[in-house]
Amino acid sequence: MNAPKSKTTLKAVAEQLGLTPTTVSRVLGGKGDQYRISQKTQRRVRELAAKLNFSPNQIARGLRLSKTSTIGLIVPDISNPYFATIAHHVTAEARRRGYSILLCDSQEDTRYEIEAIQLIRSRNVDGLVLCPVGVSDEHLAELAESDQQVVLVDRTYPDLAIASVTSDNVRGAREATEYMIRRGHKRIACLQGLQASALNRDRVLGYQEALTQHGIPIDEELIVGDSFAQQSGYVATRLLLHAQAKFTAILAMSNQIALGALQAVSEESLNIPSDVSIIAFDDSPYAPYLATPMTTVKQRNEEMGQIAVQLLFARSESQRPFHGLLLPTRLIERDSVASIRPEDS
Amino acid sequence: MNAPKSKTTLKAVAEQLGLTPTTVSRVLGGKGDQYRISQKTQRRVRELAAKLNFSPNQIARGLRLSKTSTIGLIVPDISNPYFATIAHHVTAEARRRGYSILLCDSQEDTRYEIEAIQLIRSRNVDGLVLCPVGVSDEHLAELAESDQQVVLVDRTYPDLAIASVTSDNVRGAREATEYMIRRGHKRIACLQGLQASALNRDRVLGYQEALTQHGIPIDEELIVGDSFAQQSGYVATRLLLHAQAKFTAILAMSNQIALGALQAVSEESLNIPSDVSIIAFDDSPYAPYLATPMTTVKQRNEEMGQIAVQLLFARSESQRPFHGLLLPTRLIERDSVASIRPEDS
DNA sequence: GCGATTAGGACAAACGATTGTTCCAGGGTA
DNA sequence: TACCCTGGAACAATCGTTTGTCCTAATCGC
Repeated sequence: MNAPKSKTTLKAVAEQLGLTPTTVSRVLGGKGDQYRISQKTQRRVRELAAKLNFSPNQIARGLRLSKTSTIGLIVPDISNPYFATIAHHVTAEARRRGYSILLCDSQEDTRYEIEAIQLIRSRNVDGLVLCPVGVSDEHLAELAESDQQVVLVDRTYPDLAIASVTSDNVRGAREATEYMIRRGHKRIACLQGLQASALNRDRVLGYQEALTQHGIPIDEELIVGDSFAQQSGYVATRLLLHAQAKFTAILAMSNQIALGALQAVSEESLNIPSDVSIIAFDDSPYAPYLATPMTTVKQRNEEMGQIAVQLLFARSESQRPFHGLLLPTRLIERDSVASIRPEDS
Repeated sequence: MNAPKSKTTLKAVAEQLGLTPTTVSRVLGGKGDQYRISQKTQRRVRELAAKLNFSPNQIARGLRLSKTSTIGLIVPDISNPYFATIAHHVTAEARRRGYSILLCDSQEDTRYEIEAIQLIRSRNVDGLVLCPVGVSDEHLAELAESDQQVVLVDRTYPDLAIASVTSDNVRGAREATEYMIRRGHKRIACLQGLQASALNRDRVLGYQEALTQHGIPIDEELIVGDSFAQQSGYVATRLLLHAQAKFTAILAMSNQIALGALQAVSEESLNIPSDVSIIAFDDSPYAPYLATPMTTVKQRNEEMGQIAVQLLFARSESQRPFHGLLLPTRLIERDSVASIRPEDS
């Protein structure tokens, strides 16, 4: 019932008390004593403000202070659990600090990403957490040169002076690949994501490093796919299954790709891991309950969101750009990788 | 390189041209002809604006127009795929109309939800899409009486004059229950969500209706749990398995609850569906690939997000409050429900 | 040649909050 | 009495846009 038809303004409160907005603002801003507003007046102001359920218009406040207490968040696809988890922790950490989140979903499209950046900047956000789509980086170079506070999450651009927090993708992929190699796999297919992205390059690099290190030749025909989406994993796996190239294992570079692979494997009535082994990037709450519980490379995406916001504040408080924070991954061992006899490979 | 250190303002553009902000504003606002600004001037303005990469300060604009082109979105948990999907479609539909999203995650806590509503309102959003936690509704009554445009998603409050879009939960639950009954199940456990919520009441009601309609007595001991979270499903299932009450099937009222049930069943080394059958609300991309592909009640949550935004605009354009839009659910039949002999029940 | 249009923009207020400065009255001091 | 100080609060500018109104030439009609 206290919800007013038209929002209470500072002026309205002041008029009802026979004061000016100045005085009311100072009292509510906690500067009453500093400006020698009498205790009696302060009490009256606070009481009426509470009664009218007054809360200052953040738009006007933002204009005056050029500070909006808002953080922009751009993700390629908020319905992807991976990004949703990051978003969850970004919002939580932001709220803890009294900040709100302006969310944009770039729909995995760089054009929308550029649009979103402009949109968000024209709203004068105090900081920006960006999970780039990862195809092009010209717009990011512009961003780096601007005065906008930015932290990149999930994908990093070594050439740009932008703070970032990502998984140690090279190592994650290498460990997963080595795990398979130790179990006797030599023909390991790599279902990669967007080829242009640094994220993908790192994971593929880790994969290749592991192979090379164990004296296994890299077969380009086993490196397939070109998107982090389910569709890509599906198509790549089906093509692979019908191609000459034989393989005993799959390393899927994202949860969605893994889902696509699962779909293809299931349609071909193959069995995991007896027919084909698999490890996927990104853990999922469903992973333990799959037909074959899936071994995964778990990223610390909860922390990523949180850390991203922390970096934003670290940067804005002291001018200490903190570059490329790398988070370790963890291999969660389940049952989707078979041990095979060396001669099988 | 056009990214300015300090944002270009309307005044700056005007000064460089020897004009006033008025003129520049009118030209860029498309009202040049209407106010008889010469074509030459209009061209000059547009050229410089483009060159300086000018875009109006949305904060100032919002203040002047008392319209922020922003929609508030409050969800209980953005990392839950169900809400993440809704959010995805809300943002997409909003973007299509030139609106941005201010996101809040209430963390399934009514206190945070109330905070979020205040926060969002103090930012003068033009509309609010709210997925309520569902415990209390006093704050929603206040909201209903205010001039704030609101659409409720996922949970509805029949007593309140607020537009909403939800699944036909009664029918969804009834159909799922009937499906099990047709397969010979009579002792069906109901893993409910938050008891206080209308959402849960509806689903439980549908469950009970189906039983009653088929002459099966309702056993209160089979209706367990009190949260939509995984933990609740887990605990409820374990307790149920160790209790006297025998049952052959489970109806889980959310994806998270189902996950908890899966966990419990797995820990008890039981088999789905031979030991226990299960149907879960909310479909998941993983559902087909589970140890036993799971039969689910699929909600049209993609459309929910989209429709929510559409309702918001329908309401704000013509004063036609559209009440309680109900979306049908669909039973996706997989393998998690066994047909049992009547005497087993 | 004189008033009336018209073209082309400028002026100034307003949105709501914040803040550096100023104003006023009363009390104490010299 | 003249002066200063201090408590208490008001004044007014400002953030960047938008918009109703007003101003000033030049042009037109007759």
